[in-house]
Amino acid sequence: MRLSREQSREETRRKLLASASELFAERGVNGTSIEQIAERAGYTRGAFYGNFDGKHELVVALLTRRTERAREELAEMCGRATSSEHLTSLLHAWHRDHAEHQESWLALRLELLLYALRNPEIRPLLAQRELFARDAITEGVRRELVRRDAGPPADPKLLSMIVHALEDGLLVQRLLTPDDVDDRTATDAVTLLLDSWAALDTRKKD
Amino acid sequence: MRLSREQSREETRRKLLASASELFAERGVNGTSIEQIAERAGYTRGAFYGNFDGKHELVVALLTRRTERAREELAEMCGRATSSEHLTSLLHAWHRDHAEHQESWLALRLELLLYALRNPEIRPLLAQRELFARDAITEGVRRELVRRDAGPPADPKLLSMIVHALEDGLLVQRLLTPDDVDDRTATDAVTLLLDSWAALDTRKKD
DNA sequence: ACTTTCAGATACACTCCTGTATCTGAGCGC
DNA sequence: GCGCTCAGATACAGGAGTGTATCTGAAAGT
Repeated sequence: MRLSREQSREETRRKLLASASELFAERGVNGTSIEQIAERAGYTRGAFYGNFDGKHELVVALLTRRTERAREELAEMCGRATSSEHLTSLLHAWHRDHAEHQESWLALRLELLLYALRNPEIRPLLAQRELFARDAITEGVRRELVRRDAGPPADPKLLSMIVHALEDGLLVQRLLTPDDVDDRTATDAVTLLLDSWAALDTRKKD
Repeated sequence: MRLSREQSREETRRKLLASASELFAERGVNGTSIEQIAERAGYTRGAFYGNFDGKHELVVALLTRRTERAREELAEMCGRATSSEHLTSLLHAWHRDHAEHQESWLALRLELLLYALRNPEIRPLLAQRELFARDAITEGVRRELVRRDAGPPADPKLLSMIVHALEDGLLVQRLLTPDDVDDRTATDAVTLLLDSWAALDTRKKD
């Protein structure tokens, strides 16, 4: 099967981006040369510079694609879920997918975070991804609280941000002390938060 | 005041380490050359190689020093605190100190995390620091729960790990969406967790 | 089928980094 | 004070990465 010219162009960009995310996870953004990226994708440096202005534009493209992908996946999950349990199980499956490649996934996340830390202009791009994740959590939490007859949370954005931060922080702790964190720890901790939040809401209503 | 030879040697290592941690935070471990480290410390590359075998040994030394420092500071705080409030306020002050240089502190932490991610043999060194931090939290939480007449927590290690993970995760969320996280968010979230934990313990006892 | 076009390859000139090998001069013992 | 020692400086050889300028060959258009 032959590819048309513009199909081929898209294909090249796609391969280069895939190769770059692998290498960024393995060796870091700064530790990866353009040559290595091109080589793993099956091209030469010339092809790279024909498709990207340089490493910076590549990172921005990578970030954009990741954000867009997360948006689609999460929105699709929220739409597909028929019940609270279904949605939470979907969200957990999503997390578990990441957990499979755990270390390299965490590595890429940290690399991109550091990149955003040093290039403030692209922070909104990364922040957007967090917001999508939090939104999905908001939806899951909302349904869960309703199921418990606890009513909708008082401040859903804040709660989902906290839940998200907790899950994220646990990934790091798991890397450093794997014995202290297992798959259940995250769900247990989140349940704990929800219990407390529900109680708080009840109290407020009184 | 003249320095003796071995004083001078220690001094040089100290300056190089300080210079390195600044530069690692600014540009990353991979993005910093030995020359830049030596230069900022006021030396040349020759001096660096006289004191360290290479970048790897430098990072290990840096990690060791940081861990040791955290241990001392935290232990000293636990010993000095006279009450639950005192200890929690001390712990918060400690965190606030970091928050002042926030971004560069977070950058260095993430850099070292990534370094440990790619060099598994040094993970225990970084993990040790986390354990010290968690221990301090354990102590604070224990006193707080006692003060509330809630009795000691059922699983203090787990709770402090969760609290620590939450605080850590909030730092990242704060970087990306500063408007959603302020100084109080962390304390509020932790209070929430403690409430819930205390309730859980009470329930277990019934 | 001849030409145009453009994706990707090749080649080059340049900068930066590394690690070692050698030099220098200030502290210290005698 | 004289010479030894060692911290730190200087010099060098080599490797790797960057970005651009130029080349090539296969689609696409007529």
